[in-house]
Amino acid sequence: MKKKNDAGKLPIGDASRHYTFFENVWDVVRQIPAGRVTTYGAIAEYLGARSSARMVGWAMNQAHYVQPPVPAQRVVNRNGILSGKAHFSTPTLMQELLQQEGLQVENDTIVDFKIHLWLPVEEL
DNA sequence: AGTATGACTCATT
DNA sequence: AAATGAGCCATAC
Repeated sequence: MKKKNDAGKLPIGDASRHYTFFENVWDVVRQIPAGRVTTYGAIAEYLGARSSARMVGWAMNQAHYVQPPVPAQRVVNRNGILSGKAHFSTPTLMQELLQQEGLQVENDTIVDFKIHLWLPVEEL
């Protein structure tokens, strides 16, 4: 009974239906250690499609609705910029979360980003 | 059902 | 070095 189009605006609370790709993304993100960060491209690459970085972004968009929670603040773009901060409840939340984990953030960019970079393709 | 868009990235200009 | 085009593919309208 999952009509393909039911839900219309399905609050994704039901996300557990068959979002294989998305679930893989969330699974990887949840394994990022606190105080470390990774990129959309790195996740996409680990999942076998580097060029699908945009899909990782979409997955993160839905990450707010899934369980267990996904530490979305640990995913930034390849420059270490907090490109997704606008999607948090407040414009500064993403930065604050990262700072709580011991990272330095200046001008929406992670300081020494490369040093804290965590690559699933290498670590996982 | 077709078009537009996006929390991206890379190559080319 | 900055701007542009292209690939990617699921959602939204």
